[in-house]
Amino acid sequence: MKALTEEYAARMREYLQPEFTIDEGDIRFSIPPNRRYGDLSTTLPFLLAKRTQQKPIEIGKRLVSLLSGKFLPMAEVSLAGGGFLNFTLDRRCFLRYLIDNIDSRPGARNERIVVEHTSINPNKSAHIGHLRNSCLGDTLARSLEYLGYPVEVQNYIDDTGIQVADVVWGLLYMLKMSADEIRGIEDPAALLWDVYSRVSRHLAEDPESEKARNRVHQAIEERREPEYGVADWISCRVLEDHIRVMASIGIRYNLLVRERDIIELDFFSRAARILTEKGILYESTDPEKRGCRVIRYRHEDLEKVVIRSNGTATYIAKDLAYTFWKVGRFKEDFPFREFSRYADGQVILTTDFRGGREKRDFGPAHRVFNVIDVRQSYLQNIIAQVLEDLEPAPCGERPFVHFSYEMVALTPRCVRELDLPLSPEDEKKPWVEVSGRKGIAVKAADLIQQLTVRSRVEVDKRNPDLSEPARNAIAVQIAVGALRYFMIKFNARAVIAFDFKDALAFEGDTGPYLQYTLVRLNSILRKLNKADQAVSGVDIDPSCLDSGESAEYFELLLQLSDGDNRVESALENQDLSGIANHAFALCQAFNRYYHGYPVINEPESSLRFLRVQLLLLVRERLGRLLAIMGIPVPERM
RNA sequence: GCUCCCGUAGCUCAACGGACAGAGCAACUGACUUCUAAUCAGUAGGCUGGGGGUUCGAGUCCCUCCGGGAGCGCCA
Repeated sequence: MKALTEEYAARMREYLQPEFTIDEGDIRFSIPPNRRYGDLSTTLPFLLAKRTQQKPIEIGKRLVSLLSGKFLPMAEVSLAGGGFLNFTLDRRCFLRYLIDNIDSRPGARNERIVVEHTSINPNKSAHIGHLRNSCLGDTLARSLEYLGYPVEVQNYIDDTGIQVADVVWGLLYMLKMSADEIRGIEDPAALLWDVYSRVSRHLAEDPESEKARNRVHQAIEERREPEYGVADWISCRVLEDHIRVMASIGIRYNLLVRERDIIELDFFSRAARILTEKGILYESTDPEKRGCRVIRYRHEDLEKVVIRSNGTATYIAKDLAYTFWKVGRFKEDFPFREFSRYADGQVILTTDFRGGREKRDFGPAHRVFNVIDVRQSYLQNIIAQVLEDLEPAPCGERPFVHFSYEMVALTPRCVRELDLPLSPEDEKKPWVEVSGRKGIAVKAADLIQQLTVRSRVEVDKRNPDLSEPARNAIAVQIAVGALRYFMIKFNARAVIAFDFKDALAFEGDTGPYLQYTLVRLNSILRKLNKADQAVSGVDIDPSCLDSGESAEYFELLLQLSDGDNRVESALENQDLSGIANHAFALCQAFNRYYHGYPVINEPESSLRFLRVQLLLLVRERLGRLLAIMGIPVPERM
């Protein structure tokens, strides 16, 4: 459909150009709310009316007379609603067009894209807040891949930060464990979940232990034992846990970038040199920032300290260095090595300063997407500004995108259900922010487990004949579908106030609803004769449909043909919920149709044939949407 | 104080500045001897937080007020 509307826009410009000035982006098509207005609509008459100071209806009439008959036999133009220019598609031509192009996908592009997501501090288990990040990031990466871009997914590992130091201090000095004992811990991520919140409370109350923690932090940075070895062991084990949990819901990484390596290779000094040369990084004249090197953030007219008066770098420094490396501003590259492999053999690379021979098979990025929650906007905006200053982008195309989303919070009821402490001031709030530090969160693995158990109950009810492993496999797929759909169905700018009631639902606007739709559809196609599916050489004539069915049939065709547009605009708007909403609407329309019109049991072969064509089209387009969202499709459910 | 985001049905959310504001949940009424009822059909539910403006057209843009959230450190 996108190819079709682009062609129509180009031809309209050609036909109208002698009389009107029309720019490239002026003609945009949408599907009108009601079929009596036509099938594709543009508001061009309104636009031209504004420019020429004429009445929309008059301009519209002129356009119709210029375009009338020019798009036959596929479409005819008309005017409605005071100035909408509408195209009515010929049912037969449109169906043929869709069937002939059923396999066509967006073409390959050259622009390399790096998507950074997940980036969890490797000092405790992942929680629901992290799941939102990873589900959005993974769906973003899949969308970009679908649209033809080469994509590399990076996961940033802050293995030398204060958060890792917190738990290292906790294990070595609060719990007084030896390095060997620590290496014997069976499930470090889960154990550290509690250790981390205990340490946080302890440090808040006792300034002396905070100093001790700072000494641990320094020891890690200077690679002294036992702190460094313990920190390294912990961050690797916890990272492995995160990777395992994410893999269980279909989320993968190509490259792990470790902060340790950025520090070891001194990438920040290189970045600082470039920034100083360009005058972006400079010494502040503000008496309060005497001796500090700063970057001016113009939007709020602030100076952000990047290098402290004592010469050390602040938090934003490593982000700048990392970003510079992503877009290829350094001659030097990281050494890489294999970190691990997924079950099917796909390699996860990691940076490693100690050297390694691996060369990574991906060049510097043309565009960078950082999937980071909205609370980091301030720093991310500064980085975006710096990159723009270094290399002004051609209009509109930003090389650096902060793919921002709101946090996940818990409803007070949910906090009580989890038996977590709730302070009096939190009690009054509409929601409570999740916090690994405070231990107020739902662990990702626990949520996945709960979803699996619940879906298993439903699977068992419906499929008593299947083996236990088969039922379990289906339950897992449904749990993944429910979770991933839940995480992207909301507008990225909205806070998700998490509640088990909504998250554990399998009916209505949920992932399992989409899965169920496709499962049933596949089941029909499996049971059909091969002859019913053949297309080539057969005349397709939808005129045998009665008017009620015809209306629903073409409603579905229009809807399913709009998928690629929806994926593209989801990226433009930086809001992936549009993909979920579109898939849901398509399923609703299909289920309604399915209920009213039999396929296998339809005795009239021409009718049966047309309905099968619709199933094939829906399967193809809906299948793509589910793949983009990472929602698996079970054989049965 | 400054910057950004949000306010739509009882609840959770949709609606590139476009045609009559739509779904899901909850409630109520129906449809399984049927291609899978994790489904479908129907009923009920709205001054899109208030007030101004811009426009052929505003839930959407601008101003203002009210209510909620986040960010603004020589922390990370």
